[in-house]
Amino acid sequence: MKTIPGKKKPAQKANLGRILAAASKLFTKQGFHGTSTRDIAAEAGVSLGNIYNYFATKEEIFVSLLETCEKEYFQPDQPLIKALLSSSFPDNIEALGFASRATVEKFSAYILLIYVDVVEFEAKHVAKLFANMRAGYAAAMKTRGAGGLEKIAPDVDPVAALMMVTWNYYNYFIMEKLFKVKGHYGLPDTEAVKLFARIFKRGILARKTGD
Amino acid sequence: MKTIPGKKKPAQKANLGRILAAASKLFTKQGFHGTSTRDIAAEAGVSLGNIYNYFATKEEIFVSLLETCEKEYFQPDQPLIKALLSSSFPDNIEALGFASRATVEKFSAYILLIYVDVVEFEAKHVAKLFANMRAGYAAAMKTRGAGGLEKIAPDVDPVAALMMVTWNYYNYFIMEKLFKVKGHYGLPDTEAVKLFARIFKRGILARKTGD
DNA sequence: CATATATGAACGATCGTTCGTTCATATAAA
DNA sequence: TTTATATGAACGAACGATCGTTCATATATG
Repeated sequence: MKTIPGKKKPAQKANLGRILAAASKLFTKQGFHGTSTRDIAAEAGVSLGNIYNYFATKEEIFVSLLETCEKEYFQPDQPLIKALLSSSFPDNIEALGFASRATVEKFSAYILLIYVDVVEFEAKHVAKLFANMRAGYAAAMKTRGAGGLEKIAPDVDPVAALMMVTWNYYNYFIMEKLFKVKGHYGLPDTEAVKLFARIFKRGILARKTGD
Repeated sequence: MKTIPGKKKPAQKANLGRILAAASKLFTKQGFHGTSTRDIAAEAGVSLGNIYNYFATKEEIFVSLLETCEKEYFQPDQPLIKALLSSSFPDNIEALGFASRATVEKFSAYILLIYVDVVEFEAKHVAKLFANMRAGYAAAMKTRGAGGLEKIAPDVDPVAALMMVTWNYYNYFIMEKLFKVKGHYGLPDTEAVKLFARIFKRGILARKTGD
């Protein structure tokens, strides 16, 4: 049979999509080893054997999910990437907060799969993701629109500050949305974003006393 | 035969300790469903059947580990609790950083078990832990030595600020020690603690420009 | 026809748990 | 003390269920 390499058969990957969606739903709910191939087949509405027409092993399904998510996650039109690249730090601190919220909501499955990998595979599939984290933020800061650096206090490392802000928001919304600890600061999301931005910009201390 | 109910046979719980230690080591490495009771028995140097003289089910071992850790975690002599209760915010920001590091290192198994619960049990065993988080920090702030509140800017919620600082350090060291992303800010621990404290105290913005 | 795609029974391995048994020790009876 | 009885820790074979994976076969597509 001839298959033009770039061309895909149009209508015959419906089951592949169903299998991936089912695996994502189950892996993020009960983990990898807690999910059986029969669970996946039943959830996908597909026969058990048919899964192995698309994937050689159960782990291959998991890896495929991670790769698909990672690829989409770093697309320049995704909220956090867009916020990092389009606006300039530190003017965009609140924007980073809302972009973090949007990212955690949109990529909740991805983030949970990363946790699954950390817990059940000693992070072996995602280790490379974390390896050069600072370099990634530094690159984003180089690429961004100019005009923020002079607003940053001279004794503050701008890249580290950007990471601190981003991860603070990120972890807050992971706790809110993925660990389902709703309102754990006793504030609505919007107020929390504002509070964090307020503290990041001018600090916790009152102004009259030098620290 | 008569057995006095309150009386216990004296010294025979060495194997119980071995079983718990083995289960902790394996659960934190490969997750709950990825660890078999035979794995635990082998690691503990104990027979398979003997495990069931101490625990009715595998899940009961897991729950027992969580409960033991939780109890110890909240003892007033543990580093983070001690820092929260003995010194006053915001003077103790750096101390909170180092206490967070000590806590993550000392309770690494506990934290990993919490992640296991989130990933494999939908957080059903630890959900109550997170439920009243703000109330716990508010109580700690009430109990602490007095004398810090007037140093906090009037538009900053002190309890939320305390939570923000603590969780920032906490998540930093979880990434460092448990996810094994060493030096992900490109700084040694001590410098990272100082940098975060600097930003938390006086903010990212340079002083001359109002925000 | 030839070729993907789909099915579910079947395989061997491993799972959590149970079972019958052994054995060292503790107490009761002698 | 010696003997009898009771206890429960410890063992590992065994059980039924379920696991990931394979395979023979069927159907649909071209």
